[in-house]
Amino acid sequence: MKTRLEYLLRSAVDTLKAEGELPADLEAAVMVERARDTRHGDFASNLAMTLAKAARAKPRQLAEKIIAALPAEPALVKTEIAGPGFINFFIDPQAQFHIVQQIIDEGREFGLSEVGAGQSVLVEYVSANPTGPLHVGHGRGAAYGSAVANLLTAAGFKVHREYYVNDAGRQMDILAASVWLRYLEECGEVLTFPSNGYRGEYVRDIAKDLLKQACSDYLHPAAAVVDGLPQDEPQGGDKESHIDAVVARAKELLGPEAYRRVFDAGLNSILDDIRQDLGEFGVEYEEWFSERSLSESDAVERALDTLRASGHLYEKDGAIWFASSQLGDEKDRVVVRENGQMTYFASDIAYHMDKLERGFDQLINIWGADHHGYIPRVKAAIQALGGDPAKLDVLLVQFAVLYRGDEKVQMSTRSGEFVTLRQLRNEVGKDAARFFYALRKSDQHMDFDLRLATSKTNENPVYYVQYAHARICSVFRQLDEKGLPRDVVLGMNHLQRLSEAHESTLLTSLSRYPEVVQSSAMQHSPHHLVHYLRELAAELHAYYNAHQFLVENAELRDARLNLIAAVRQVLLNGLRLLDVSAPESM
RNA sequence: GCGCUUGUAGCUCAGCCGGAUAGAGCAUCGGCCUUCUAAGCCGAGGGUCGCAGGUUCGAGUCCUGCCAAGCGCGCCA
Repeated sequence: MKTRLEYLLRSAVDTLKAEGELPADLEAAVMVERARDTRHGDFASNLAMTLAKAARAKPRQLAEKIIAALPAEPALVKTEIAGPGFINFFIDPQAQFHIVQQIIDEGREFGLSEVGAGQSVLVEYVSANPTGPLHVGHGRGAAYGSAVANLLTAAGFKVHREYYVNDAGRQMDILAASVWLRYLEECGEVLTFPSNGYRGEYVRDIAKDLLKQACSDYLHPAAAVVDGLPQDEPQGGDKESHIDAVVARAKELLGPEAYRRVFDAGLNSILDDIRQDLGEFGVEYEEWFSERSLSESDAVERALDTLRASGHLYEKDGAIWFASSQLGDEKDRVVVRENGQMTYFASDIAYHMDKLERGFDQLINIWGADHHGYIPRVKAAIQALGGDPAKLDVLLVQFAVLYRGDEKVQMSTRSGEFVTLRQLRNEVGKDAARFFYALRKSDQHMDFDLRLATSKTNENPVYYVQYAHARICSVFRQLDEKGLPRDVVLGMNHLQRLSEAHESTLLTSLSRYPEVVQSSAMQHSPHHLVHYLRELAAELHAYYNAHQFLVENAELRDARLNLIAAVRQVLLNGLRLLDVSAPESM
């Protein structure tokens, strides 16, 4: 109906242009929105006000002309000019009953649309370093990215979900060294664990597995390991140079092949864990893209060659720089260090070149908000590679600040003391966790009170929506238990009996659902869908309390059952987009 | 210091491309179970939309300045 009205208004504008009432070159942005107040009808447009200046007419007079020029539309029973020049539209109540039949007919398809027009979108999300289990911060990115991908799919985009695996680089070397040191400890060697190493218990578990597989292949005496290393921080040294020296020593003593096996043992174990964790959270990917595959192929060199060829690279102080400041970045960035090593950014340039080469219409990266300073240099890289930086949309996710009651919970991957996504799922369940994450706008700070989220009571908003679904299911069970018949067609033929205020409110909300899915998708805002579902659930609960569904009169009963069946369908469809279950009983 | 983001009810947060009387949940107070699940409903109180200007028919929304908070400013990833 909304798009129908927009069409009618555009026709009216065209007619007025043809009649010379409006300048022919006028560009009219036609906007129709839902009226907030029922006294303002069902829909409203501010068209007359926005055109008033260009048309050199008073808004209210222009509104009259627009209305006069509107094509005939049977469902439109009344138009009104209100306030400074709003055009209010009143829709025939009979027209809104149609939505019930449509929802029942379309079932799980209801709400899908083609606004994406088959455009291909790459959604890259989570992409946490495989140096430890996912924590609750990653959980938010996972829930958000997954919901955005689902919404885009529902809106007719072709979505490719991808996880960029940072399986190369210094942090992974530190993990490998950490695993090796724990392995040595398991073999009885006594050494001081580096303060900057990965101290989590999972590192010890990986070491134990390694021990089981290949007894003492990697054993070296502790004295040889620590001999001549620079002091660690607690001993008055620098923790960074200490850990780098430990890594170098590991590579030296183990040799490339054994080192690679230790490295891969850590990588694979953690990656498997992440895969399983995300899978249980309802998060799937089409592709796990390996950073190492970029550096092991010639992709990074190729990317740098491309930049060099277009004159975006230069040498200074022994390093190679990307002149990103010419393309909107604050300063130039190093891509090859003085010591000859590629920076992480060099890999990222190659990664984005790869994305561009794969031909996506749109690239979406979901990042932690602490990486926002990184956006200009990546956009600069895309531009320098000959791509269109506007194709890249970086969506930021603020880390949730964890509380346990009043106490702030500190998080650090290194310390080993943090709340993992798995712990959260075990405590609150997948549904509550996903719903809770989706509840808030993603780029906003979020206080995540574990005590609140772990409560199994009505404090969890997810139960409210799920309960509405379960309640409807329960009504149908009662129908069977009471031995009452149900005639869907009879109900459809008497939908006009749904004349209660609660019923027309529900009908309006049901008809809004496709708009909500579309705008949530286009704005990458799952929280709009969440708020809609809470509203719909609230209206259902109010209806439930105000009216009996299983009434004597079969026409009214079947009409009401059709209505709540439609509500149930929309709740189910909406929850599915969030990957939250819709239980039949609670 | 510079850049990005944020500031809305006691708390946590919505507020779509600038629209009509700024909303929800929690908390507080008062009601509703003999009837389809009370994980629910009905009602009440609660606001200088950080502050000050500006843009215009109209500003919580856009612009400028100030105040406050978070994050970012590596040849780390």
